[in-house]
Amino acid sequence: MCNNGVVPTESSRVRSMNETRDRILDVALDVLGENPDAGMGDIASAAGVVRRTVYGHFPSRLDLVRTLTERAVTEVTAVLTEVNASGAEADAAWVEFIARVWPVAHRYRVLLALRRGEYGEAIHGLLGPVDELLADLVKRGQDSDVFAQHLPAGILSQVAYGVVFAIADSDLSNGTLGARAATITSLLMLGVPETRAIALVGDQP
Amino acid sequence: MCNNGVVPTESSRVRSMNETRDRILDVALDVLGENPDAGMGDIASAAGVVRRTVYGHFPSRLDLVRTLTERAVTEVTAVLTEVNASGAEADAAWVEFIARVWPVAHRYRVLLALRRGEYGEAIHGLLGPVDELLADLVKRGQDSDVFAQHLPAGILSQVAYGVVFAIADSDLSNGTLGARAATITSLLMLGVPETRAIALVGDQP
DNA sequence: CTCCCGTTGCACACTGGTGTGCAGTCTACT
DNA sequence: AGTAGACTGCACACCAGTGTGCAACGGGAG
Repeated sequence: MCNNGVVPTESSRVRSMNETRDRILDVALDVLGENPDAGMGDIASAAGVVRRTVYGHFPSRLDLVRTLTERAVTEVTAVLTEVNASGAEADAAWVEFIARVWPVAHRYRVLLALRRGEYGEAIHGLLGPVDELLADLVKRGQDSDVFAQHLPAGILSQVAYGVVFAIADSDLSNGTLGARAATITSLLMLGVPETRAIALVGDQP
Repeated sequence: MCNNGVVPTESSRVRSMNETRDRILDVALDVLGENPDAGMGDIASAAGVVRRTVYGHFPSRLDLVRTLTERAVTEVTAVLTEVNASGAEADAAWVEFIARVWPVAHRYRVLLALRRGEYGEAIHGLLGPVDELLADLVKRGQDSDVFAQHLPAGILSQVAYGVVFAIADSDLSNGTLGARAATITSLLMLGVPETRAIALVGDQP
């Protein structure tokens, strides 16, 4: 055998299949991002494929959404653990986290809308680990007195990341303005003084 | 004639009709608040009435939502103009605004979810006046240097009131905790220092 | 060349919500 | 007593989306 662990056989076959599968997922993010109520037909058309084919890859609409959510969780978790382990001060870590998670949040902003109504429970369940890591970071900031303690870490982290998603979902999500706005705003609401907040984002524009 | 300007005739008739109409509207807020995708049937049942009757008062689902939105706009505008005219400092005015608008925001939180998808345009149109008044208040605060200027007033006001609605929509919307959280958080993100913010909400708990 | 298999295009049944029509009932006003 | 009108209960047509079945087609793998 000429392979080294991964399946090389059917190379072109399964590769083109995975291509369409990935294309469906990618385009589903765009389409659902514009209209969370878009149907499988809309997604299929946008992916240059027939509705029947989409059902070939994802037996039901829920499967598609679930896969999308799992993707998002994976990406966000990767960034979050890395930032959490960097040993930087909590506020600086937060700035880096937002900067790196911003494109991801923008791409997956649709999950915010999908979070209520029909798929809410499924998405909420998948998002558990992310919530924990987020709360850890905020807790660390509160313990070292760089974040305010007017709210418990669990809630404060939820509100803060809610704001980031809200801005990512709003009109100003394009360009760097959105990222700056989200970073400064979330820092302020975490209790970081304005001067310090602006200094921090100045470092990473 | 025995009336003084308003129609007294058909008193009991139209009154009981308005009662059911108002009851439908009230219960629609509750039902849609729990599930924005609830159908006319669900609303009708919850209102103790038949689906056909709802269509008697509101020819289409859009009419119902529009009426709900108009109600919300009226109530919020009333509070906002009153607070805006009180002549208080902008941050204090903001605190009073949130305190008084909180029950309203909580009741009408469903409009946040309904704002996208199908009715988004209609709702957005109705909300125009509110946005302006809100921006005025924030602008006043920025001009008198009690609010931060890291974002233009139009955007900052949108983000701030978005956060208030987000908290009103979240799990901690019940009790006074939600109101406190929303007030402090929005003050912080408006650039009010933490000590000042806590002092302000201490005045009006 | 032949087979496999992803894809296509069409078919269908099913669900759930919307909006309408109409005859009937009950009740407050005349 | 009679009537207007709000409400009911049932009917219907309509639409949009979901999920499935199946006979082709077409290109890469054996």
